Amino acid sequence: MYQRPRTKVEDRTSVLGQTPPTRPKDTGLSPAQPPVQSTAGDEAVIEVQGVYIISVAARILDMHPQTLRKYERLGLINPGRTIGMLRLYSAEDIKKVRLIRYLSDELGLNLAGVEFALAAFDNMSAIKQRISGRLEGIPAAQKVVQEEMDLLFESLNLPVDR
Amino acid sequence: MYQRPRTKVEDRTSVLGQTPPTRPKDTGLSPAQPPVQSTAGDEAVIEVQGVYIISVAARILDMHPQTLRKYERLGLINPGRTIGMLRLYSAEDIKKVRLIRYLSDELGLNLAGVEFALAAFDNMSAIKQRISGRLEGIPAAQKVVQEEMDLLFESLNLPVDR
DNA sequence: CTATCCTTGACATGACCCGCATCAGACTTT
DNA sequence: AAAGTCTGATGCGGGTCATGTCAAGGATAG
Repeated sequence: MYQRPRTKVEDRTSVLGQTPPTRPKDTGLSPAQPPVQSTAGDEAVIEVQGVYIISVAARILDMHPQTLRKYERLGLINPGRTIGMLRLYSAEDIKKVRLIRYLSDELGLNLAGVEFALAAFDNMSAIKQRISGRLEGIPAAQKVVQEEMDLLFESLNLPVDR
Repeated sequence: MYQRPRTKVEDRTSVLGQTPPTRPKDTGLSPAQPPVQSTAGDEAVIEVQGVYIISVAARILDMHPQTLRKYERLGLINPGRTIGMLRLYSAEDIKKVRLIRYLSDELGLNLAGVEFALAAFDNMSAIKQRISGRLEGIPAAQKVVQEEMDLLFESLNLPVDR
């Protein structure tokens, strides 16, 4: 419905897209386990297992490092740090960024909207947990809530996971 | 956090703000019951009871008619119509516009975000109802869900109602 | 040690978003 | 008939966002 800028699409897709198999100098701080490319594609969904420094995370996500830093500044993500304050992106972090990008690019939300949506998801997850806990003794009711809440999450048009 | 334009604040507040008690020619299609001004203030929260044509609704809300039409075009609101296709805004519609304005102005969401949030509210309300229905025979569980869902709505920082 | 990459903070740019405004011609309401 | 609304289009000002750049300093790899 709403489509955002995506300035210089050429650049963005070329960063990780067309370049030949020989990964362009992957110098910086090699991750514990290297990423494993799965199915081919534009940004080629990459199975992330390790922990990555910002430049590597940016390449995996095909996004600009500045963008990741901005997301962090706004409190949207919270990557870990080395002793030297270098950002370390886990698989969870990468997934969350993909969610953010989905909300932003596909649904057209601005970052305030993303913040709101993320908070809503968290609250919904938390409430689901709380209800489940309080319904400990009533498995039938627990099941109902489980089913309906899952339905609710689905209704929000979320991609794969969280 | 995020603050939006608010261009020409002068104009906006003056439309309904400072003008003396003598309402400036309220010509158009007087509502069944005239609105009742309650507490004074910038846009003076008005108790809306009738059904209003767009110019009156816009004055009540202190917003431009074009803005209301745009909201409708985007599917955010759905005012009724006269036989002659004139828009008719009910109290519900007015309330919904206030919600939209809150999400937009106070929380900084763009219209795509507002659309998402509104859909989320609807889905949450629906799921709450569905759960309640399926838990008909288990009042204890019903109570738990009721409480927690209400908590969820509160956690979204919504203003008064809906 | 040195080259390379990272850190923070600031500022600029291009494209888009959004509320508001305006114009036109046709229709509705009073 | 006058005033107001309808639809659709177009334009403006100021905000948003991803990106890019600069600076000075620290961390890291080889």
